[in-house]
Amino acid sequence: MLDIKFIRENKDLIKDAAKRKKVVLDVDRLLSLDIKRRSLISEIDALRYEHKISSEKIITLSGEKREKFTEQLRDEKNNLVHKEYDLRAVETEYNELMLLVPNFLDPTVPDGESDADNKEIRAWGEIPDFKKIGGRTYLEIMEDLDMVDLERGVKVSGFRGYFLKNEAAKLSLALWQFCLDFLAKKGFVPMIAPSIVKKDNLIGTGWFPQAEEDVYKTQDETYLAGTAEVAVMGYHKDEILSKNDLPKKYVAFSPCFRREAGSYGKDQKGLFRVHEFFKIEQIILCRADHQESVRFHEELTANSEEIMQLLKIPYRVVINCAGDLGLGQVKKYDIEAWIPSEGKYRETHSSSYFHDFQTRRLNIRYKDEEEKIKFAHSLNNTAIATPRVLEALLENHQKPEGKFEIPEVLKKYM
RNA sequence: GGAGGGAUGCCAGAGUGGUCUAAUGGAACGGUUUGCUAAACCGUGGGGACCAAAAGUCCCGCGUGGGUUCAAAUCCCACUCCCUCCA
Repeated sequence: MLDIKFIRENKDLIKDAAKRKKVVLDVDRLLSLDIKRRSLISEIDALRYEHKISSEKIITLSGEKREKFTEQLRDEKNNLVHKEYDLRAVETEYNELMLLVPNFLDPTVPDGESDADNKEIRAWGEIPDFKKIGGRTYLEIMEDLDMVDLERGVKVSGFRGYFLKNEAAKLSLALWQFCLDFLAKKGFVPMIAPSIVKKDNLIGTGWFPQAEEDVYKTQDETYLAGTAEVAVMGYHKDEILSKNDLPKKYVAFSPCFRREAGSYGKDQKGLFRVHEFFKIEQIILCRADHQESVRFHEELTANSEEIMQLLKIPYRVVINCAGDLGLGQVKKYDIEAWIPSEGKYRETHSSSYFHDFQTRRLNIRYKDEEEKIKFAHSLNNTAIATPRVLEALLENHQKPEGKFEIPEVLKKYM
């Protein structure tokens, strides 16, 4: 959500952002509703005031005079109710449109249609010769060492189901612990966050209404979140933090659920795209300052890069093009791990900042140095996502003799 | 599963249809005073409309959402959460 005052004054910026992000939105319609809405509010406020004043007079009257005056008050009230009805209709449409207004883009964001147009900004690590290191896909390695059972996974869980077994189970736990420890040492508060969340958190983080079809709904009107970002952002909903509370840094573990609607053809076999996975997510709330957002965005990205480096997985960082950005994201970097069997990089991390887009929807504010109340800024980035990362980890660390070696940093956790 | 009681501002707590413009106390923040600290005194508190802005005026906010009424913290309905007791 953006400030309506900002939208009013930066109409063209919003139109441009909508166009580049491929969002269908009638900005002019929104602005005309805004004008109607405000004029009705003014009118209603004035009518309420008059009505209140006249209502108080009634106490001094009695008998027939009182009857007559009550009649008059009833008419006044009727008029007011009609106006309020009009306002409600205007506001319903206004609110719907407001949820579709995209955040503007950082000037460094390139144009583009999809993830194919994302631009590499740096790469790390030496790309191994796939044939020389063993030439086997992660599924071949895992099946050979009895680390995965996809058939029974599908039997039990349905399409995209899986069981991780033996070393894969241990490896997952080790990765989680390593990442949680690593970020806790950097001052992030470790959390285990709920995956079952109420709708307002999904609207608040900007997942709804846009990505509603990708989220599982329960029979209790709750939802299964696709990331801990949703719950952790909801953690401070409706709060006013003090200036000393910021920045808030959290590292949260949670199971994640995604319907993967609209991706039926993609990655059908394996662990890269599954309905149920586990993720450790970094979340930051900071002061409402662009420079600060940028600084923390780089920091979050650097943290994940450090994790990849310690795991010795070759990767590259791309800056996402406008068409690949969510409604609320001002700028996003993806970290893509090198997948030897596919001979290309694939996304394992996603690092974004939102300015006050999420906090405005979630009503997360703070008092600044001048005791002014402002919406905080928010950011998030993946720390590690399993089982997805296993693909890169196993393939890059395989040995010709059919084994694989785990990175040094994980050894103490296994 | 059943029966009661409750939810008021940052906290405690009064208010059961019309001067509630939500009393009072405490905390916090800002200010005055002060050599410094404490105390004392004054002020402030969330959202919104009008306004270039400030000032100011007004509207909304007593768990949430509806309703009754000229008028609702107060009455009615539904929901959420908390507490007590019974099984």
